[in-house]
Amino acid sequence: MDQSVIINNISKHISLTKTESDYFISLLEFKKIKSKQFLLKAGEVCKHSSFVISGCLRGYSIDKNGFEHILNFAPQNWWIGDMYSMINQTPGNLNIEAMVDTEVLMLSKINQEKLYVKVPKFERFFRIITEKSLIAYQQRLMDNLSLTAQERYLKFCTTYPTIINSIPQKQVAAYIGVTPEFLSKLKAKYLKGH
Amino acid sequence: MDQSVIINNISKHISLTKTESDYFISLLEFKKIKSKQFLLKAGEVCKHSSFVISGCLRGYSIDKNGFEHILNFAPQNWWIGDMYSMINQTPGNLNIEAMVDTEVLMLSKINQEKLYVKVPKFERFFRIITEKSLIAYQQRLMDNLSLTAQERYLKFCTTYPTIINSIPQKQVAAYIGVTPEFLSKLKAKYLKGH
DNA sequence: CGCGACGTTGATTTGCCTCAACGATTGTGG
DNA sequence: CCACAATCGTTGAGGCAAATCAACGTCGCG
Repeated sequence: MDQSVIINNISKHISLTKTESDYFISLLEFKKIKSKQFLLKAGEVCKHSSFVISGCLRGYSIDKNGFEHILNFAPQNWWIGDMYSMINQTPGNLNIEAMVDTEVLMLSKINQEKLYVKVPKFERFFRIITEKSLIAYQQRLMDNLSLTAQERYLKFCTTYPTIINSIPQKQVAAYIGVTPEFLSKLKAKYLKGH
Repeated sequence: MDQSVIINNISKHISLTKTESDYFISLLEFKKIKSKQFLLKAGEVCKHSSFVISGCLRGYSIDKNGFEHILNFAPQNWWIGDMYSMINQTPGNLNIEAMVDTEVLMLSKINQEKLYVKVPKFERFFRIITEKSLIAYQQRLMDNLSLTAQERYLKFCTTYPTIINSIPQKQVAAYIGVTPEFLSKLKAKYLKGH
């Protein structure tokens, strides 16, 4: 297993000495998740942030009518976790599930706090990626308020060209906020209009 | 003008020495904004994070059909800014406008970076409030995907009981994502059903 | 092979929008 | 302090985007 992936990723935002990166790596836990297995289930308390080494995860919750809504995808080099549950250390309602066989490096909340104390630079790192994540959610929220389903679908295609063809269409629907049937019709109509 | 408000607020998350808080305060710029005046306009580059001392701001953007969509409200003790524009130092599409006469303390991006260098604890502070903000947007996004307009309205009432009665109803509509007319009808129907 | 998950298509319904008209409220200048 | 305009909230008629429900074909996988 190759930890250089995660170090390269972090090095884009902060610079680490060998000692620091070794220490960081010593806090991580490696885990393999088979396709359709769960990293976290609704009702559990989230105790880890996870960095995807290979494969892809999805975070979703299930509403009172039994419908899934996808909060986020985590392909290679992305962090994922249930932030709400993590911060409050209280049960969340997010499911995190592997879409294909996936490998992650997990950083426990406890180790994360240790890390902040010992290498404060990591406060900076997580601040920066949290800010970027925040921007993405703000953007997506505004898109949901102002765009039609058609527009949101097209935007999804251009924003995530790599994953659009590797996931079931019904999960795209659960992400952009329409029923699978309607997305199917959208595509049909769009193709007709060339 | 009383800076203790902002220091009290920050002290909830990190502890500061007198020297540190004095330094922090020295980086702030005080500003009064009259009702309906702008702190930031779409197309401008956002150069400050602003902390509301008194009054209330709203952040919104205007879609291609001319409709306003409210991203956030910033009552007393809240931070506001155009995170997208701030991070990228590129023009944003957010308007930040005073809903009533408002007083803010502004921290410029430049001073914020200085602050991080001189008092790294502030990385922690902003990481924490960014995380909380992220959680709120995630929650709101999922609500928009899974709740009806009626439910979103009721949730808004319970989540923001203080501001619900102090703002025009059309702005509530622009926040929860319905037209003002429809919100009016929702309320009428709900009152009938007791 | 046969089952179950997925995608498609059609008929129907519904939640929400559009447009228009009309009071109520606010605020502003004379 | 009043008159007027502007903004806001309400109500109704009609329309459209998207959901619902159901049927059916297809594909990947055990």
